[in-house]
Amino acid sequence: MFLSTSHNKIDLKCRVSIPASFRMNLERLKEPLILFKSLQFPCIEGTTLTRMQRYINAIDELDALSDDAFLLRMMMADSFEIKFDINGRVVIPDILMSFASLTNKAVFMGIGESFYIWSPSEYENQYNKSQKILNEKGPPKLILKKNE
Amino acid sequence: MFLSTSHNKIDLKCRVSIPASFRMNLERLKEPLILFKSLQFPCIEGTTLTRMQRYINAIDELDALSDDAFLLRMMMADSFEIKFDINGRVVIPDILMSFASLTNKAVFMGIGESFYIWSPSEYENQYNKSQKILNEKGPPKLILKKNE
DNA sequence: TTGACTACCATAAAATCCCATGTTATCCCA
DNA sequence: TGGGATAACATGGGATTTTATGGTAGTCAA
Repeated sequence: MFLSTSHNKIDLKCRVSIPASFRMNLERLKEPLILFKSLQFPCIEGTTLTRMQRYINAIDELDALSDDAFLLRMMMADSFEIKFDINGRVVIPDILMSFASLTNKAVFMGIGESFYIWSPSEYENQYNKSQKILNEKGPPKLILKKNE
Repeated sequence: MFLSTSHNKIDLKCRVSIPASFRMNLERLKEPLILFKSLQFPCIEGTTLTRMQRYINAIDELDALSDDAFLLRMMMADSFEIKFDINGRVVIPDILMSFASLTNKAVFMGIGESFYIWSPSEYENQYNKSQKILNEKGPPKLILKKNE
């Protein structure tokens, strides 16, 4: 599971350390890391290859001419399998750097099955937005299921 | 798995480098590369021989005398098994060059089981189209599903 | 013999690997 | 519980390898 938030530096080669806990999660699962453009936010989403594989398999199940299939294909095109260097760093592809408006700092935000990489300013925007919703509408109703 | 997008140059001999990650995918699978006319778009589709076989089998499922079967056979007739040179380049057949309106640049777009080769301007069209659909209709429903 | 195709060589640019270092977190014992 | 020792982590920089791409020589067929 990807949990917690941390701020890391992006160097001139677009390298950034993935938080150790995220790396350990991937190692434990023996999963390669995939980075891709979030479909909902101006940020990068990180997840496992297996999870990405499920999207790919789903394409064949859909009507090949449908909008959904089209969007999923475009999503694959903006996905990258990422390798770690010996110190646990990755290089963020240019396409993703500019999509998420990243320059020299990245905010890593674990959200369970995957994680987001935000630019600090966008992260702040989203954070403020969430606080505002919380103040106006109160906490969301949650129904917790037991683990099977 | 074919993922990510990259822009490569096509030289005067119609040679072009296949992105290294795509080549490695083919090598890992020990699969030859097949290039053919996309059935949906004005672009070239690249895939493995095994997957091409599945397309062909699908044609056999259709009414052999139908217009659909006829069209599919005509498209499949312009399929080529492609060899790499020592540097990972291929020669794009003339028929495919003109079908996809390729001149001196190619955009390689990985979509999981296969990949597309676009002319830069057509690629841009498709990308813009996808952004428009995304804005109007939101992300594909599938994305919102939880892993089991 | 010419033209097209193929195989191979050369090179610049880019990506990757790995060592070094300061900083933070963790451990362990007094 | 405090504080020093130790390990883990984040980050900088340089060496090395890979990649993309231009070019040339050899081969085969018309």
